[in-house]
Amino acid sequence: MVTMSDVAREAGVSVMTVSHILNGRPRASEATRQRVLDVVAELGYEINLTARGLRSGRTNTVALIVPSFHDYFGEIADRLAVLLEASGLHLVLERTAGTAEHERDALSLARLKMYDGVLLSAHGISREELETVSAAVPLVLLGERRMPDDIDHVRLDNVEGARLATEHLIARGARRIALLGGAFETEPGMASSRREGWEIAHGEAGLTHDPRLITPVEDYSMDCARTAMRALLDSGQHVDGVFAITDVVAQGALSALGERGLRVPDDVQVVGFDDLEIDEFMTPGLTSVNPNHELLASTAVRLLTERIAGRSRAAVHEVIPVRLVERGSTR
Amino acid sequence: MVTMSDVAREAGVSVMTVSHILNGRPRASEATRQRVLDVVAELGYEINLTARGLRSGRTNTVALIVPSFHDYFGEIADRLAVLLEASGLHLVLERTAGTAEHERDALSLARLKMYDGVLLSAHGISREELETVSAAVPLVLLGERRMPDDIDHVRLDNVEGARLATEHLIARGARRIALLGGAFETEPGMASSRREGWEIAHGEAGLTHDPRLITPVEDYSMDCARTAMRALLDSGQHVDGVFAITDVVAQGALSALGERGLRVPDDVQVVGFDDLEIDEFMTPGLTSVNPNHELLASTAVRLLTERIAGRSRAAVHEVIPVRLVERGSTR
DNA sequence: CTGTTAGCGCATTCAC
DNA sequence: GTGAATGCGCTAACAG
Repeated sequence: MVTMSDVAREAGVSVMTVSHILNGRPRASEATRQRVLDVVAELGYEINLTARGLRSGRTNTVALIVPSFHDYFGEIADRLAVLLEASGLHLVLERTAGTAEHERDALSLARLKMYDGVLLSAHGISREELETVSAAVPLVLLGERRMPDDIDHVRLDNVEGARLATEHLIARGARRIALLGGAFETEPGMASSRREGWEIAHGEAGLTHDPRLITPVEDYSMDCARTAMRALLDSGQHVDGVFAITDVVAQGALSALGERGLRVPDDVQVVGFDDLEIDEFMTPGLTSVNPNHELLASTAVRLLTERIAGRSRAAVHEVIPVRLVERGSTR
Repeated sequence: MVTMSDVAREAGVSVMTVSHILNGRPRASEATRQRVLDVVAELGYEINLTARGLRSGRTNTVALIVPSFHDYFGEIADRLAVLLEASGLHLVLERTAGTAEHERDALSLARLKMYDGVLLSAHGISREELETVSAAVPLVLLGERRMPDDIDHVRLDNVEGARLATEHLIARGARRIALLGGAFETEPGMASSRREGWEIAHGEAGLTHDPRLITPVEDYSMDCARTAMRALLDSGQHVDGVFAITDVVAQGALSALGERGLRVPDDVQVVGFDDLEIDEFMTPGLTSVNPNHELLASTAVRLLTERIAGRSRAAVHEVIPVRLVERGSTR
């Protein structure tokens, strides 16, 4: 392995001069600079980032930690990577879920400290653990759970998104609107926020919402959503609209509706949440709430880079506005 | 920051004893062990992985490098993470694409050397660069491109998958089967391998394939696929079957067919490739080639861990068998 | 079973 | 504009 001192010796300078030059510090003569760069190229020298990290205490790397790699975070991650690059930061993805016993491990402080900052979609983790992480490394939370007030946090305007979706269904004539993936729990989180929007829209329209139309879904997978939708249809409840708490859940609902021969939007209108790329390509297209990932990502990056820069300020809880995208699954 | 020597001092032992205990080396008395662990807990000590990495030359971390985070690699990544954990290795995701000018940067040797091994889905990178990477770090390639013979490589049996898909369409009565996303190029890659399977199936059935039904797609996105499918339908070619080179491309095709009022499978039958989760939930379900990600992942992990262990052997090119999953988009 | 020695490769500090 | 000394926090190798 060729090290910096190999380069220094070959170029006839000291190690420090090489270091200065490679780090772009502007205090080397052009001649020395060129000679050093030539030797670097000739020897194929690559800086050892581990050594630099140990010495400087910085890795120029940020981690995005998500429950699983194959959910909707991919799209956000792509945006984050581009934005972070502008600040000279590199993004890597880590996951927490999978083997449950290792969840703690993936979030071990030791590993997190390898990063200059962490973007975390917190799910199973406790508030105490979050506090510990936050004390150890610049941290910005993404997600809907109730979060400690003293940690930066970016989340969607779930209540408004759900309200828009439900309002739209009502405006298009739906009166029996199932809330698929809804929850009865009151702990502020995605499910209860979206339920709140569903209730508000009913109230604003002078309608009463029927709690029997709140249909929990075990884990927001297509499979569980389809099972839940089947059960709802079998229960004999009249349903002429579905607000699905995510687009994935909406896919499950559409599958169940198709099985029963119910037409969308003629018999049942459907709205989802996430505005996945595929929504536009389905037949009919899926009306959905666009989560404004662009703004979500840029806000998260701004907060995190501020923290990394050591700017001391009160924690910020940003709420990202959303909008409805109308397609053929509603009239 | 609390370091190992803080722990050692507090526990009244040497730094090495702490190191031994924390690394589970079985040569410490139970009393000492417990005392050290108590102090670790009390002080909230966390090992510095950067320092360990510098000293030991190992990071116990493997990178999966993909063009973009939001393609189909999410599912593979989840499987890889679980398998690697069994070998004490941690998986992180890196991406190459996005800002084109930084593609080389993301693949910089400096960064790759931070990992004990690399799983790479190579796309834009040249063979010379691959050789350079392979010389610097244990490397296993995932993907369809023609790869240097001396680097481990895992890929799907694309020819057979395409043959199965086309054979199935023919068996179900299709005679004018468009190859959507096909390519005329002869350089072995995904597109040409799948075209080969399409041709073979025609030959085996005693049919001749019509080159006018080979319909390139600009970038395998739904959008471009839909555009290409529209153009094909507009061209006046009679089409009663579509073999889409990926499920995403199939989504675009289905969208275009829907626009034209063509029914699936009555007017046109469709088969995709990838067996995405959503295929089962569409109406009708999408017949697709299952890519056996389970075996792909376990094979890649096996090859990589062998390389990391330093086992010297000739490079291996593994071809993963695939199978057809029949659903409603074919009769 | 425990400890000493000797760095890993680089960057901070400060002198010249 | 350049470089010598020093040590970041840890562990391999060896001693005892």
